[in-house]
Parts: sequence; structure tokens; C-alpha cells
Amino acid sequence: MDQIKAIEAFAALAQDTRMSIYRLLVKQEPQSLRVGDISERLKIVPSTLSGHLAILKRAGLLKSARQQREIHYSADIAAINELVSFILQDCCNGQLENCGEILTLLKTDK
Amino acid sequence: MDQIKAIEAFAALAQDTRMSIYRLLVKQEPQSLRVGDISERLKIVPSTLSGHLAILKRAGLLKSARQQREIHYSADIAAINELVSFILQDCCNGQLENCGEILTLLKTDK
DNA sequence: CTATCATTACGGTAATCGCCGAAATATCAA
DNA sequence: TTGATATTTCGGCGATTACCGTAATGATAG
Repeated sequence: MDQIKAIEAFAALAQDTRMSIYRLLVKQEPQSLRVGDISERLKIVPSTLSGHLAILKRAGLLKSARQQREIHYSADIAAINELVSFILQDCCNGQLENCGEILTLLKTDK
Repeated sequence: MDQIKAIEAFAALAQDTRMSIYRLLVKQEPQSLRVGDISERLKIVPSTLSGHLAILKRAGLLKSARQQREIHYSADIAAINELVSFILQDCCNGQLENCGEILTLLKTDK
């Protein structure tokens, strides 16, 4: 994870429709949703939706898998974790004992 | 924290200069930095910097305090925490026992 | 009232974004 | 092969929006 990748992820989430898509998929975890289902639930035209899904996937926030005719998308929760870790990685210049609540956030990673 | 606010925060971080500013301030925690210091370290013209600081602050990611003539900025770490909580709040439709590593991320909040 | 630190206003440029409909691709079924 | 379903790609429209630097304004201290 570098800054370029992190920015791509933040930009992907910094848009109303995409944020709604991502949150819907987070809610479904650990299950996935067909493109058609997402389209119906959020009332997004398939072509528009497809573009947004591609952006979210390129940003590393979604996983996808084909099942017969359908493509299933699901949220990659670990990606959020990585994102936060990247932002906070040098917190307090490494002296984590200085930043109480942050420590608990990071402790799963290192 | 609602979706509008979350999007504002993500958009604030989805820009190279601002991400650098925020990360620099995270690194300084729990200390703060004068605008002039940030300007020097990151080689950003004061007017440009001021605009970026305003965006980050409006998004709730920075705190500021005047000390005599200078204004000191510092990162609001709790904001990141809130952001993640918002995104993941309905994860697994509330059945958190389904999503292993996520649970540890959220446990400081609820 | 002058010097310093920071913000605001402004102007130009660029570019990027979001949406949609139509057509293309892929998969499966008959 | 033909037809039906599912998703993506493409092209274009409209609009906004973001970035940056120079210069002017604001606030604080001596």
C-alpha cells in the first residue's frame, strides 16, 4: 500500500453512489450480491453501475467472482483495514504508547 | 456521522498534497505543527496550504489552535476511527460474529 | 504603525466526473 | 444456431469542480 493506492481508494469512496454500493456490500458480508441485485436495490442503471463497480474494484475495495451467467461482488473488508493502517502507520512517530485509542485500532496489523 | 460527512472526509484525503499534510500531522501526534512549519517541510506555498488545511479541517480531520501569532494544526485521530465505524457499522448485517478481523477493528466503538 | 503569520479573493486552466442509451461480449439453454 | 439473460464497453453530453500562484486582506504582537 502506497500513497497512490490509498488515494485511489479514498477517491473511490468519495462519491455518493459508490459509497452506497460499498456500504450495501459491507452489510451483506460475508455474502455477495449479483450486479442485477445491486442495480435493483439501489436503482442504478446497469451501465452506470458497472462503471462504479469497476472503479471500486480497481481501488481494491471489492472482490468479484463469476457464477454461471452472473457476476457476484463482495466487499473486501481487509482493504479498509489496510487503508487505516497506511494512514496511521507512523502515528506519534512510532511511539504508540502516546496515542491511546489509536493503538487498539492498529493492533491487528503489527 | 452521516454519508455526506463521510464523503467529505474521504474526498479531503483523496488528494496527494492533503494526504501528505494529514500523514505528516499524524506522525507528529500528539504534537501540533505551525502552518509555517508545514509549508517549509512539504514545500507548499502558504496560500495553497491554507486552502488545503481548511478543507481538511472542514472535513473534521484536523484540529487547530491559535498560539500567539501562529496557528497550530494537529490530526484528529478519532475522526479516522469514526469514519471506519461508519463504513463498517452494518457489517454482516449486525451479526459481527461472522466477520473475524473486522470485529477487532470495531470493538473500541461499540 | 510596522512587521509577521495566515487566510481570502481571484483568475486561468485544465480536467475530470457522473450519467445514460445503444451496442458489444459472455454465458447458458433449447 | 438461435434466442434469452447478464454484464461490460463505448461515446457523448453537461456540468462542475479542482488545482495553483499572485496579490490583497486580516489578525496579532511589539
